[in-house]
Amino acid sequence: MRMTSLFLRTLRDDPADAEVESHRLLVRAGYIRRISAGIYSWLPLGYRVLRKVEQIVREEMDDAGAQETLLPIVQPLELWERSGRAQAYGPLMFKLLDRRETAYCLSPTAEEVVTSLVAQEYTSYRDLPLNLYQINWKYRDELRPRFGLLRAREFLMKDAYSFDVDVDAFRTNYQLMYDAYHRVFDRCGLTFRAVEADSGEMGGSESREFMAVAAVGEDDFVWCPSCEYAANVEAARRGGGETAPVGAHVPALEEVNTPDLPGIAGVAAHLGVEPRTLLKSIAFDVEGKLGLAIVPGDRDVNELAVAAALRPKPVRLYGDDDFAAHPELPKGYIGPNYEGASVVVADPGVRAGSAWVIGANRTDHHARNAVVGRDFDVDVWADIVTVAPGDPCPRCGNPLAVDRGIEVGHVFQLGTKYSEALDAHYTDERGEQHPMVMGCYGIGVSRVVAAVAEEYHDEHGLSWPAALAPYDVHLIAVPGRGEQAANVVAEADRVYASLRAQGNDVLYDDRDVSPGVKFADADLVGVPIQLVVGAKGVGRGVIERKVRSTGERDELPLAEPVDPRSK
RNA sequence: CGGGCUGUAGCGCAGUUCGGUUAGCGCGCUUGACUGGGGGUCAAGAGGUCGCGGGUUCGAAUCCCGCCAGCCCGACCA
Repeated sequence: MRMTSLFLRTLRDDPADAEVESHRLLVRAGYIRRISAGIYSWLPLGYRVLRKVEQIVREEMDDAGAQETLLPIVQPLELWERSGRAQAYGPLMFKLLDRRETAYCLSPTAEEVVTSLVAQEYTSYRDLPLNLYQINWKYRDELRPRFGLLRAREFLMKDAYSFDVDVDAFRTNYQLMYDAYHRVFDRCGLTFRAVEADSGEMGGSESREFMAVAAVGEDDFVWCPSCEYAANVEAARRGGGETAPVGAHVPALEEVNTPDLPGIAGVAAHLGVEPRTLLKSIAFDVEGKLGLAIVPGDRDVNELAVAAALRPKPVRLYGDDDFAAHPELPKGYIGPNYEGASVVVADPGVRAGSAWVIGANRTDHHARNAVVGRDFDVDVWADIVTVAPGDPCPRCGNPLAVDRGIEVGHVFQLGTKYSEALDAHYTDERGEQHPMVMGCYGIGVSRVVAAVAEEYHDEHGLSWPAALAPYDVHLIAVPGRGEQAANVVAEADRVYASLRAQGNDVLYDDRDVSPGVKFADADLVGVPIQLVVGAKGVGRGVIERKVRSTGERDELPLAEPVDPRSK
């Protein structure tokens, strides 16, 4: 492609609304443009990269036995009501009405559509297993779209859905996908970890998130430097055994005035003690009644762990509405001995301490010297703190590390939730009906583009891995002004044709601009190999080569054929 | 949805406090000359519903009201 005709305008200034590198550089280098909050146009360069990712995903899905389909983006809301998800997904959905006022939504995902499709076609155990996928635009009206492509409202996603006769058969499909995902992200050049994710009501351990390691990620995950353990913080648990109560004699509970100090840090500072000597009491709704979760003041409560501890009772953290509905609750000053609590769940860390500072159950007051079993009781002991760096690994006991990641993929078991709701049943050998066991597998294709840009850039611009680069080679003509100029252009044209004849995708900077502009743009755009046909080199019969990622420069003979990748 | 900030040329911004003639600057764009190996120099240009609507006023980018959009923080750690 000749840059004189490429639809590209690079920007010298950073866009004002970009706060992460991938967003900043993809806009500056002319890959994407914002059209609305979380909605982007893909310019020619960007679209080429997107299609590279798409193709890698497609190849690996096909290899793993999945079949590509294309499902509708506009979906009847009625289908979502049948699955019961219209409510659950509710505000996240873009909704629309047709001329007859029938409600539709723009697909945020496609379980309903694909399940009802399969239900219509397949009815026998002989038909299974089956794995269908599509690469298609998804729409989620995010609370807060941000970080460019990383949290967009319109995004390209590969979603696959497997159908099996039972859980054992499902595991085979699942494993194929799991392995394929590793290959996809390896080929994209991402540094990633497959981490255990919360599998919620579904149970089982067949749920993994693929996290591209990145400081700008929105998810924390823990991993063990000593073994293979890795998990989203929501799903992570600490290792370590029971902690014995500390038997020291503690003076009686004593109330203290802590005016206008509803926070742990403020109370600790006011009393001149460490936050870890306080107890946090977090209010939950447990089947319509108040439940309390108790952890040391320097730790956070893991809501999902609380839910797991009290399962099957439904558990929901109190929000502003709940507190508004219960004005009698001394928010910020609740202690573990609060009378209205129907159940108290505490972390073992609470047993390891004594003489806690707790909320005194009335506004502006705390109490010191609280002791488990004397001043308050615990109904359920469970690991409910959010895992923090240095906590023992649940597998090997060594200290865990915590990193941030961008969730680029997710594989998990759906069970029979959708097959039952949408009548995807099959008949077995004995003529009995069973719901199909499903799995679903997502890859954020457009998000991968951003994640790779996050990992592959420097102060001069993007620097794509070869597999994703919009072009293989960036050819730059630097003809100068002398008598040789026409000859240099002719040589550059010839090299351009030759490179293309060898099957290279070539971006050819044939513009009449100063060399500095060309070099700066080449670094910004980030094609892996830059070749310069210039007045200097042509005179000596050479082409200059620069490797974008390392900055290494060398020279190649101008004689045909030019091999841009030669050692 | 709550709090804060911001909307002025394609992009990045000044001007708004304290209303006043023709609304500026840099980049980018056009034309010309020079330059020609890391965003070069000079000159001349084009490009604006000052987010939208209403109001106050002799006069509004500037003040007031309403709306819209964007960004940041928060929306579970009490």
